[in-house]
Amino acid sequence: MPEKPEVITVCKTLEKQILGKKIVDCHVYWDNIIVGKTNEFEEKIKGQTIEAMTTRGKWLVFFLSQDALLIHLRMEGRFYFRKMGEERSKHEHVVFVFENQEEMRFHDVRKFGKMMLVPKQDVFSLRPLNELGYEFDDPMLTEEYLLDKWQKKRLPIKSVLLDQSIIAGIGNIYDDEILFLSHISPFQRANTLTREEATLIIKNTRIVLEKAIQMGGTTIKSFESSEGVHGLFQNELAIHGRKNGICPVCGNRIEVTKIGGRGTYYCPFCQIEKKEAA
DNA sequence: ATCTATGCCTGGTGGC
DNA sequence: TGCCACCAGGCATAGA
Repeated sequence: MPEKPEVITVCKTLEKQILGKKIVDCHVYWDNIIVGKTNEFEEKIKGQTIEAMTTRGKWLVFFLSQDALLIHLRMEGRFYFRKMGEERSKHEHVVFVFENQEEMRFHDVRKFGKMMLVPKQDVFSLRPLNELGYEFDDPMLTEEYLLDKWQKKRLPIKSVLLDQSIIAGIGNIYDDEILFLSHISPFQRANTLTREEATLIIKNTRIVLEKAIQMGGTTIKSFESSEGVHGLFQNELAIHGRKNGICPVCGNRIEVTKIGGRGTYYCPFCQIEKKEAA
């Protein structure tokens, strides 16, 4: 499940392969992946060259000649490169054809991925990118900002860290890691967090995501940045996914539960929930 | 305004 | 072995 580090890894990998290339044809085989009209998408993208790439939250942003192409990998989206004419697998739902007859194919078993075209000049000030909160490394991400956003939120901090309109780019895995490193219970309600805890969360978000980016992301069953390109951060995960594991800090059993419908790993000894003041 | 439930999807898993 | 119900999970949307 790609989160910010994985999306950055995909972006860097793709840049080497497609920057400067012209899309001469495009075929969509699953309508729901396209936000808007499929045939308009196919027609509009034809003839445009990929001039630059970046990320915003978990979105990939491709700057084309006229438009910006936004792609969200959601759970299992990835890209494969094939020669024109090679058989299309049943999970390849969008095909971009380049001039040299090479194809970039969007592969997505679950069909949860999304893509759309947005006017290039306004891409950051229009939906969906304008609804995103700060990036993890944005200096504007401060304690004051978080305390203000959290003040009205009675949901568990685990859920609130997944809110892309506050901090963009955190997903279920790094969420657990950040809270574990911060010694904060995932159940703790966001509006009860202190300034010191906000400081810790900011610090650990930066530590975890930066290290994961350095290591090319986390390869957990469904992620590879491109065919055969795997990240290494899974070896660094302290808590997430360690079913029946022990806490690397205190040696007690790691607990697995559900918060807001998401699988959550935490150490009940290191991450103690503080009771709300009466 | 905030929060919860539902739908989108399919491969993998566990029960029988 | 085969069949089947159930589940994960980011995010938009509808409803409470």
